[in-house]
Amino acid sequence: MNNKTTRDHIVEAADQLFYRQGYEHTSFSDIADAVQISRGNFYYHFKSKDKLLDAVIDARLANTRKMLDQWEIEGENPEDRIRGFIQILIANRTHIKRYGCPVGTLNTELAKLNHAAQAEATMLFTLFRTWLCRQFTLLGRKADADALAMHLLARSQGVATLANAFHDEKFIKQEVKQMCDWLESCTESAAPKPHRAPRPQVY
Amino acid sequence: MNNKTTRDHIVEAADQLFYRQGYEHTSFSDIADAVQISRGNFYYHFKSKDKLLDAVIDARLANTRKMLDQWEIEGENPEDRIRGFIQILIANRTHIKRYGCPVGTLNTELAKLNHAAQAEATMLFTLFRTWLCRQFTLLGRKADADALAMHLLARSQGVATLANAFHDEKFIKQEVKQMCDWLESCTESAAPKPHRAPRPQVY
DNA sequence: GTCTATATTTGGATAGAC
DNA sequence: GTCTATCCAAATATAGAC
Repeated sequence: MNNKTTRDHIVEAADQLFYRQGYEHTSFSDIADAVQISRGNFYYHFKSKDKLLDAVIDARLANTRKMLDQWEIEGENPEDRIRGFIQILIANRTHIKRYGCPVGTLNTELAKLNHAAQAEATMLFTLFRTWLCRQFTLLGRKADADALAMHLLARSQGVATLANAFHDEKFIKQEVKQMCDWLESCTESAAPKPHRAPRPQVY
Repeated sequence: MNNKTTRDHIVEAADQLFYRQGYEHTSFSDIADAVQISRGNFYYHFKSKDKLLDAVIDARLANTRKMLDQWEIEGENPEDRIRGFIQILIANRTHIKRYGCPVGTLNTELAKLNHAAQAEATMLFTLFRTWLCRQFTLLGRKADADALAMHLLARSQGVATLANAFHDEKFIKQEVKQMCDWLESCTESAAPKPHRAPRPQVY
């Protein structure tokens, strides 16, 4: 089960490097060094750098789907699940501070390159969008579920961008707190939860 | 007054191209073509591509300072001024949809490149941050003015990133509306304005 | 499947004529 | 100040041996 092929290793290394250095800034040499293979061997597995990018995005899509499915199982209720989504900003704060959000930064870069894989990369966002949309629907916000999903996605992206620019982890925690408060207010307006003491709103 | 030097033209063209294509993806040939000069001439004005980037960032800083100073004069009160800031998302929506936010995307790219000009680029954010901070202070939110400024910056960045990824202008308008509502709620908690009818909160 | 060349292109940068 | 010509390094990609 753990016998990864060379191809898998290449995709894994490329995934990491594309995240940390950006797609264009990462050369085959960089990847070859990381995987400990020769540059030449490379082309046996991938016809071009573009094809490698496709493979990396496909891998990310698969991993994301798996993760969201898992969250669906683990989360007690939609509110907990959405809170789990918000919390990844905390869990990944060190990486986010240094490299930003892997989804957002890839999309941003591919947009500038006007790259053919743009649509595929946007699918990464779409996975989160539809997943969040479903959670908000379950929360009783069927009418504006997609708008709420996009709103939350945008907040997360903004936090990642600024945390990265200012190299500020504390800002992440600050905003995550507010996003959780916001989430509660979403729930309350749809279905009041008298058992939970109301928190003071900062804003 | 309108006799721009070749150097000015280079900086201007580079500014545009760096925004639309990204810094690394823009070659001297691209810029030379845009300005209609030879690649060789280039080096009379700038020793290296890095120096050119410095010049572009300096120009952006100067333009931003000028713009913020102007907003300070034109805006009737701090709330109007902040609203003006929010509205640039609308005014620039077409460009944002296609290329994202010029400040955010530059910072994101330079972080990946681990480029020496990172700090300079972050200053672009800092200009907005301190300006917004001052406005919120004037609004009577001295204690959390900086947090409010960062919050608003983050929201703007998130909107730009998603509008770019999904090529969606409508989302910008949607979120701008909410940010304006949020701004009102900031004001009201500090100094109630009975003359303004309270709007229904979407969330 | 993996390696060692090597071809080809591009892009940043320099030299020197005008 | 601007040009042409050229150098050099890096990066994608190929060919062919093992």
